[in-house]
Amino acid sequence: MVYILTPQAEQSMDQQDPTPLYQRIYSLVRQIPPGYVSSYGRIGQRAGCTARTVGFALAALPAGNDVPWQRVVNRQGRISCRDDGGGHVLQRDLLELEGICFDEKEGIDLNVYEWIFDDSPETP
DNA sequence: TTGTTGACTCTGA
DNA sequence: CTCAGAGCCAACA
Repeated sequence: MVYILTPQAEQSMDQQDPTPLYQRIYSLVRQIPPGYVSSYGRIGQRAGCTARTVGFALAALPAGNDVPWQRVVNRQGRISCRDDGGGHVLQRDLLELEGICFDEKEGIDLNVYEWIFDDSPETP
């Protein structure tokens, strides 16, 4: 089932980085303002991991977290279903409340709503 | 240590 | 546009 990863568990890990990977992912997701969305791959590129890792990190989010996980969608601008059952429906509802319009196919126009982080990795 | 799974992404048909 | 397969990284048994 859902593995709750508490900050304490992350501290127990033996990582050299001051900020755990999950912490960085959560921080990036928090940077997404209301009315905007981001994709797993975009966040993964920022956190230094792949999209699958981002999804795994969000899946480990505990209840009552400060991370707007609903603003994270796949590359196609669509919501992925999880074991939650009606989670994707709730996610769509929350996004609509933030002012995001869905297409008839329940798709989001990333060209309009995708949030772009400040610094870019390709800025030598 | 290996093998399996996952809220993904890309390419081809 | 939709479907299927392969690749990818991280965590768990």
